Amino acid sequence: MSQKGLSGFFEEYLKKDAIFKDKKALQANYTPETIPHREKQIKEMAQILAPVLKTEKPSNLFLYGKTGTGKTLSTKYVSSQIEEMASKNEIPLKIIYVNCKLKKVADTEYRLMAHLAREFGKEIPVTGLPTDEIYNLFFESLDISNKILILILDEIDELVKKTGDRLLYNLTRINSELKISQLSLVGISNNLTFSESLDPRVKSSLSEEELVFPPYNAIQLQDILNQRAKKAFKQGRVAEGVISKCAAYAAREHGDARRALDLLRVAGEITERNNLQKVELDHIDEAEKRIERDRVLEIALSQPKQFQATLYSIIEVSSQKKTLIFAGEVYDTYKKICIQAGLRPLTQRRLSDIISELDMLGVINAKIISKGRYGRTREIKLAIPQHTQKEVKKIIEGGLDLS
DNA sequence: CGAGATTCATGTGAAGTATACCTTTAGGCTTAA
DNA sequence: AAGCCTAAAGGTATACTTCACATGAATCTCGTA
Repeated sequence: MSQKGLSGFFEEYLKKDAIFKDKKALQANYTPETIPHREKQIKEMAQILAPVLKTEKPSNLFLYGKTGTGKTLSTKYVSSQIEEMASKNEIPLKIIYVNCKLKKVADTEYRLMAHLAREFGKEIPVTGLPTDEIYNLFFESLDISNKILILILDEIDELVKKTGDRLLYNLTRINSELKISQLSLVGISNNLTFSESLDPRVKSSLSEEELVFPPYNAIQLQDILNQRAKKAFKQGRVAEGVISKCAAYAAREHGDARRALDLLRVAGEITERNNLQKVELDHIDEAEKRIERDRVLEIALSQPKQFQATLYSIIEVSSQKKTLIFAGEVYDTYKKICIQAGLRPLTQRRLSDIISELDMLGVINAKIISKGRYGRTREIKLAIPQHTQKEVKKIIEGGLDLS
């Protein structure tokens, strides 16, 4: 597009009457005033946490539910309300929300504690200090702050799976060491059987209270979508049946509301980009593809080099062999790729772990199988649609500087 | 023919190593009295 | 003598390697019917 044409394009863009009224209403971090079908959980959560308003320590709380069942949203809603009330009445309260899954932020014991201490304004180096020291720094500043702290740990199951439950044990115990301040834990887990794997002591003190978030059904999803769509779109810009189709798609995947909202938002964006007046049914299918594509590309792009090389090898091998592929083959190809890219190849042991992590990320499906006489291995299958594979490959080629 | 032993290719846990970063400490140099 | 800077020493977290052992069904072996 020429320079002149561009200014014309922008003018055109501004003149065009948008189909969105307030697109934020469909974004993941948006908190509506009311959260349909979670009234019960929200009320209970409020009851459990309310004692802070009398400067008493609330019970520790544990939330279960699959992704997109409103755990995070409800928690944020309740905590913002409490915060507001607390500041109005000058109650010394602090709420910290941490997502334990974020790489390089809170995915190890050290990093989580460092993150918390930083919340209290401490300068903590990335590495080098003993973890105990970080605990002390955190306790100290918490105690000095003279506040009740509600610590919300999202996706806590991921963290415990990786680093064990010592962290939780320490956190549940620190109240006895604090003189002035108090700490309540709110754990959020996607895994329903998570607490089974905990040390009994941790389990009993962490789950003083428990709340379960069941999946939404299609009708509830429709309610949610309708509520948000009314805010987000201008009148009459969504074709008949679009909402229910989004709901149906998401209900198919264990009632994931986030997914439903994403679908609707992306469908809207597609409509807008194509200069169309109405969001039609077809746009949802297109949106579904695009969401999946974006997710995969995002993951591929954000991984460390070794992970990229591994993923690349998997794509490479599986495009040559139409059948299922095995870890050994991937390793052989991976070694070649490394040489091409000027990377020092990692050991098979490490690659095995990397493959597991890629599995966790959902870009591949790996299953351990025994081929009897012919040994034992992982059977790997790509979870990326064909056309996206090529894009992923290209991205990695760029990043890895392969020819 | 079938039960049990064998086998293969790799999964997996534990312990060790390299690297990058941290604090503490001791020595050397500078400065000011 | 006091103060400041620097480098070495001693410590840690993390990512990775090394070593050794675990796995589990297809295949083999061998006793038995």
